[in-house]
Amino acid sequence: MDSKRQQIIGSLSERINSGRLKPGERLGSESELMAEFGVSRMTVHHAMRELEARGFLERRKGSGSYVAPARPYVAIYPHLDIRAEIEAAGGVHRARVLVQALELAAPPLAQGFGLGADAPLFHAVVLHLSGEVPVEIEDRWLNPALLPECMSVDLTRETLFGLLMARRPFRAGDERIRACTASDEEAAVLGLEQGAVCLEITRRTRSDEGVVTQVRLLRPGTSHLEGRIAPAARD
Amino acid sequence: MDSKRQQIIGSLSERINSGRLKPGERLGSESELMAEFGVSRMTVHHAMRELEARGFLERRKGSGSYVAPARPYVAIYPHLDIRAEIEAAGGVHRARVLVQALELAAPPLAQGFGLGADAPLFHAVVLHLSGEVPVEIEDRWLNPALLPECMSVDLTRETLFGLLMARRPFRAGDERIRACTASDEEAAVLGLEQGAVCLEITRRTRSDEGVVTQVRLLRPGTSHLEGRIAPAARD
DNA sequence: GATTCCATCTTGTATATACAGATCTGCGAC
DNA sequence: GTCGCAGATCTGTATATACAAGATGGAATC
Repeated sequence: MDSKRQQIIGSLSERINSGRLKPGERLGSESELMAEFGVSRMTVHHAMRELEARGFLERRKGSGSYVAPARPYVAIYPHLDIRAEIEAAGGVHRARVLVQALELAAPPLAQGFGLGADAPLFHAVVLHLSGEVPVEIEDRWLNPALLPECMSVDLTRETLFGLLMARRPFRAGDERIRACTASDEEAAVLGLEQGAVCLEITRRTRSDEGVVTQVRLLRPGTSHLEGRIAPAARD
Repeated sequence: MDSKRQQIIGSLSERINSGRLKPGERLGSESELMAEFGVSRMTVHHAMRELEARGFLERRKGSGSYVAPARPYVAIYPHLDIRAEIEAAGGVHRARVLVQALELAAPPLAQGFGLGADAPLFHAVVLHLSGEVPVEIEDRWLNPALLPECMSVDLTRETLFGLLMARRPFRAGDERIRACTASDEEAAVLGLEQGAVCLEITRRTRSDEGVVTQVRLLRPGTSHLEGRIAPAARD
């Protein structure tokens, strides 16, 4: 037996999902619904608050409750640790460290990190393989303050992604996907023929203090990304 | 001046975000927090309920409230109407309809739509242009029951995406992105040279009754997708 | 020592009351 | 007709109370 609150939530959300209540339409007031469902106002109030939090309703003090406008759809792609991704596919993760250094970055890059032009950034280029098969080139810049042990980490045993996840000092970021052709050097590293088609993913993650890390992932065009589609969340 | 509830929410979420309270750790009971913040139990209760809904806490009846495990990050790509996308970039949307027909689809395709092998599917192939510049080939299959007017729609004036959004009869779906080379025919339509690099997006959206629509979008490799990164939502 | 049972602690639900604050409506003055 | 104000309506917040029901730990029992 559902609680009264759950019954109200179920009843109202069903009316919205079925289209009987349309976006923008006004629901009855808490007092009216209180009479309709035979419960106290606070019970209606809590039910509607929850529906508001879930994105079904918009409530305006002094005015009433309205069905929220339909939300656009989005595609959601999980950020997986390349190590876990390879192991989930039945492979064995291996890595070759091509670069692991503290470098003075070009001014625009350093600026994004909120650091002076003379502050070194941590730079790593790692080739990830499933067994002997190249899967991805990871080219990452990182604020060394966030990962003090960055120069002593054995990147063949731990991924920077995994280490950063454990710290998770960022709130938001942006990502960009495009198709491109590998440079000769990249093709050689990935074991592809010259000019092969690749998928390039560029991520930049930010905290309140500035950019945390910036990474360019290059995968052979034969690989693909899989995501799911869902209505956009609120906020 | 924030409400007491907001103060409690802010205080507790700050402790979690800063790492002073770690995932799995138990918070004080409602009674303890009630004393700490100098408010009634119900005020604490409502604040913690909201933190639970937002994914900060897990609450267990009879046991207590615990900091929720850290959520993985995801990249979120909005589904935009190609028309709006082109106009937002300052272009003028134009479309060339290459196919607009009811066709008997191959069995695996028809099966996915929950229709018999002898039931026709609506098939459309539309080239979208910004002015004179090809932007995207849209190759879509659609259950005609969901868009009865599909054969009479002027696809140069309306997009199938827009029409489906107005109906929005689906709850979920999946999407796949990969890099590929255009076929000779596709390259000709998109005005690219043979074997040009392209970005291919395949979407399949489902309702309770089965597949609603399936679409393959092909864009020149020079274009890219832009998304944002955020912690995964609950559910 | 292992098990059972109970007292206690914890969160969940429902209700009533009181007041605050935003919004809306209609009436009256001009 | 227009403007402004007063009152009614509606949601927001805070509190107190009461009881339900899951979880836990320790004492009593076997």
